[in-house]
Amino acid sequence: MDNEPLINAIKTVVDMPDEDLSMLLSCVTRHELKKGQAVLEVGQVCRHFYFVDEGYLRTWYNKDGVVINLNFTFEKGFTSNLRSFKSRSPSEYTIEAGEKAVVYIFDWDKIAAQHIDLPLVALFVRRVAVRLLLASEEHSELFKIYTPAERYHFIEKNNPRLLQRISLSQLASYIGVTRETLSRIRSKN
Amino acid sequence: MDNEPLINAIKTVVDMPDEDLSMLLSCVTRHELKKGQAVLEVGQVCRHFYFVDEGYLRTWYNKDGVVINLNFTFEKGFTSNLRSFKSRSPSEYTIEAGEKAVVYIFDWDKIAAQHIDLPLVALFVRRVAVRLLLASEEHSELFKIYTPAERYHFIEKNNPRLLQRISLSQLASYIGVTRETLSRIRSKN
DNA sequence: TTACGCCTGTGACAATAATCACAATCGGCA
DNA sequence: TGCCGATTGTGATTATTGTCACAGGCGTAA
Repeated sequence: MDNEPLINAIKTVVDMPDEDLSMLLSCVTRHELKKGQAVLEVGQVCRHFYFVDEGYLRTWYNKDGVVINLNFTFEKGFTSNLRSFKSRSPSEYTIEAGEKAVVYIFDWDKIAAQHIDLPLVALFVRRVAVRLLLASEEHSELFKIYTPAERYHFIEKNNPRLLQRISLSQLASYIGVTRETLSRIRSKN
Repeated sequence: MDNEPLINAIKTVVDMPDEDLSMLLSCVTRHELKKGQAVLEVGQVCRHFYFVDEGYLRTWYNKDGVVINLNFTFEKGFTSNLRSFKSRSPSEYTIEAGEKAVVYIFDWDKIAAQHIDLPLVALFVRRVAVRLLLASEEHSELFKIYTPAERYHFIEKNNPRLLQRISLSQLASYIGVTRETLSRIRSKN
């Protein structure tokens, strides 16, 4: 496997020597996804985590027939469903490509079975997990602390990529409002 | 130190032999708290995690003069501010006794310095951290997915202890509504 | 017992967001 | 170029929640 972005991202989390790196990479596979193609479906137990090389992954939830977006992961980002993985319970979320995408899939069980004795690999996996949880917590504090308009402006300021890449309709449920309300928030500068 | 609930709680997380346990317990201190007494103040960097033996701990922050409750931790529960700890940044939250309480305080840095070579102690600490993050994520998803009334009924079903121990006024901000709205939700069965 | 503080319930009204309906715009693609 | 479907903007109306005000209940302490 020869992928600079992936290797750079791993080394940013834990700067490991090539021997450890190649062991880790033996548990990773590359996948090209079409828009809408899922890496994790509702009802499956999550056994992987995902690195986005191109495109983006969208985590969403179906509430009474209405799609609610919980997360968007862009290039150089990791994502997963940690709760499903940790508790070995069926995922309530789907994780799928929001557009044509290239992702690397890390096999968590395979890493645990084969390389958990490698301290740097184990550290890498733990750090990714903690980062995912802290990121999820951060997004949720938007909801606890801010009003819908404040949430939009927070994202405008702190995560403008979202506004450039995600359609208003998709963004609305991520912010926790209807698309009409988001349109009106936006029209008021 | 002789405290059954604490030892049982530790062993429920990781069933370790007495040697490891006593090393871990050397980094724990017992504290009796009055109602309102804090274990972590806004602006401090969090260096501990907390086990509740009696009473409960309340995590809250001040938004424009209004108190917003983020968490209640009852007997046999652990809590902390992981973000502050992980990033060594000042806590935005206060963690204090919601009523007269007895808590055990784990010194995270001391454990890391003295006992991180003990695999079971290290495992214990990591598991507690992951559990705290998963619990926090779970509460967050209440906000992302449910309406205020649905949140109340979710708690009614999944965490009725909260309704028994926490006053309506305190619970309201935890659910993300005013106390008047919560009172009306409750009056509609 | 009474007085006081704290908590809860509720009415009236204002503010905010959802819902429904439809028009306008945009971007592929024949 | 012009069509078509998807997306966005916007008005009218309804539903929900917040804000303000005040009454009543409950426990504690003088």
